[in-house]
Amino acid sequence: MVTITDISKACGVSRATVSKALNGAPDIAPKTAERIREQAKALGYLPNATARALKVGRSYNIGVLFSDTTGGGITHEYFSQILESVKAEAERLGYDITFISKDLGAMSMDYYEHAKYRSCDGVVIASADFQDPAIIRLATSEIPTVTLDYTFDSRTSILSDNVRGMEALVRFVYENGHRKLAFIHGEMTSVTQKRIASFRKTCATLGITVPPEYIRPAVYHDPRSSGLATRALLELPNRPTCIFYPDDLSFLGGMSELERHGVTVPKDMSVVGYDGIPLSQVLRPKLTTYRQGAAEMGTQAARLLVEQIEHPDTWLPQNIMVEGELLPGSTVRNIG
Amino acid sequence: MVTITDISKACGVSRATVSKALNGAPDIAPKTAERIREQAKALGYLPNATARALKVGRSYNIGVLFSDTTGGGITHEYFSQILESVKAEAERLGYDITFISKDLGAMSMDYYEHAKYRSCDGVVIASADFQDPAIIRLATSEIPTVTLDYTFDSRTSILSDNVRGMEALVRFVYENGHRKLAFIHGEMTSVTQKRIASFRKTCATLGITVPPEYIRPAVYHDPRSSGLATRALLELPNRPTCIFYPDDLSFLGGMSELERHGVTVPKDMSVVGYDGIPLSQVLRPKLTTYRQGAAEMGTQAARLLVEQIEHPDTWLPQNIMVEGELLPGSTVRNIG
DNA sequence: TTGTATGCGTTATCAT
DNA sequence: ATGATAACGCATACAA
Repeated sequence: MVTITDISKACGVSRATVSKALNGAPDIAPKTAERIREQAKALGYLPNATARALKVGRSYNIGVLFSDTTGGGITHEYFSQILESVKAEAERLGYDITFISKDLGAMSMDYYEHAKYRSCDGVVIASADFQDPAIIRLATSEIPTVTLDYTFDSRTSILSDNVRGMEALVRFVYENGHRKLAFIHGEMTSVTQKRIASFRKTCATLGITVPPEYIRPAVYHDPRSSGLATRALLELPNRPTCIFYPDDLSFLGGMSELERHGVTVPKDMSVVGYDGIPLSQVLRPKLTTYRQGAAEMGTQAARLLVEQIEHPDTWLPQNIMVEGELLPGSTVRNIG
Repeated sequence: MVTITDISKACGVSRATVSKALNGAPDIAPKTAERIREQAKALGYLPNATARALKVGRSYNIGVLFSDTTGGGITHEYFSQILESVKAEAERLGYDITFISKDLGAMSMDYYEHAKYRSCDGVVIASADFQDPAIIRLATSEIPTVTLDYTFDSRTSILSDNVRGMEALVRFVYENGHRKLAFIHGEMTSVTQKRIASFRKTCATLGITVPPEYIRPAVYHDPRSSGLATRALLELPNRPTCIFYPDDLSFLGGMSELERHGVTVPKDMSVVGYDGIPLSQVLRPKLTTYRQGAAEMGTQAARLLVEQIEHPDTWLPQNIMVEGELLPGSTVRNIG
């Protein structure tokens, strides 16, 4: 490994001079700086991020937290889109990304400890159980954080507009003549609560009554559980005309169940998903759904986190709402 | 931040003693060690991975490389499964994961330089263009690496069994009476070459003639291009009875095109995919495909990399083949 | 404009 | 069994 010491020897200057020259300090003679840079390149010098981090107290490394307890693992396309955009933006800004987890090898650490252990300058909490004390500890610590789809008090967050997303879907379905709307929802997270509330409120506004048996629990990203919920809905004496699924993938579970009962989409039953992942638009029939701006959420999360890291003194927590868009698809039949 | 110095003061011992006690050195009095550990916990001490790395020359950090040029990005479910299992196994073994990329912020680094810059103990090259000089530089450097689905000379690799996978699919289709098999393949990577060769060879073995126009190029993970290829096949005077798609997702593009032509799967046309991602099994009709052992591949990659890192002297490069399994699905009709 | 000295937190060597 | 000291590679305050 070639270090600044090697360069200093090769150039006949001190290590301090080399360090300054390489970092573009203003008090180095241009000729000297040039000579040093040339030597550095010639010798194949690479800065050592570890040593630098130890010295300056900044690692230029940000943690990303995906606890896959609630179907929020990396394999969920919504989250992998977020991960990809967080990564891209962080790298653009000169930061690397490290996963934060519990229990690294033999040591038992919680998330906060892991982030400290790796000297992360900040952490993006992308998917987590926000009731978990370990998450709360991290999110309320002195480490800069940005949470996605959840806001801790006086903390920065990036929020998908679940309320408007659900409202847009309900209105779209309503405009297509539907009055009997059923909603299969995921686990009871705050996101789920917002969606249910918005579903209920929009229905009420539009004068639609939602019988309790039209609201059914399932599990995000789990086609099987949505299939079961679908079956329950089909067995109702008074069937809905449209089913809302927790997410795009779960819709596939419902689809199978509908087929099994001889129910065709959208002829006999209309359906909508949620997320608007690319998959939803290559399915046939093309799914009616609401696209969450996953890529933009990731980009913003990285951007705001870095801003917070680099300007901690003037930082004001922000809660940014990222809008999505309705993807009309063709799984909602006009029964007006 | 509480350091070993703080502990040493609190305990009235030297920093060296604290370090030894915390690392379970044998030459510390049990009572002293106990006292030190208690103080460490009481003070909320956390080891500093950065300082440790600088001192011992090991970062306990491994790089993961996904260059998404060939549709191998993280959002591809096959790769996200690999990423997830690499991550899980690495963490189990006490290693963190950092993404390796080109061009971090203002600095322009290639992959090798990035890995050195972060002092990665090793790198898993999960998805890349293996002709890229930057990839070759990394993979042939002194840094321990494990590549997936490609073998560099005298290097460790984890390989999905593309030859047998393709053979299994062809035989399955053959046994269902098909003799006119078309193959839409992805970009010309070494994986693709293996699949094409195996497709051709198995067909030859079975006495099937494959006209040149039955082999069509497309792009991995891109339903649109597979749709176009499908259309070309449908316009042939002598249509195939079964179409092989580059991957499971691409099949969806073909499906749309088939529908548009009034061709029903599997009644009028049989199809098979490749990958066997979870999605393929929740689609209706359930896709006939070959499941690559993505999770096992990731686990093995992490395991072998760590072994190589920790026992560099006794290390022998290995090329491990991970078997998959045929998922029969229901998109191949028996026309025997 | 350049160099000297110091320390970031840790571990390893060698005394004691 | 414990401690003093040096070193990992780098950046910075301050001296020259």
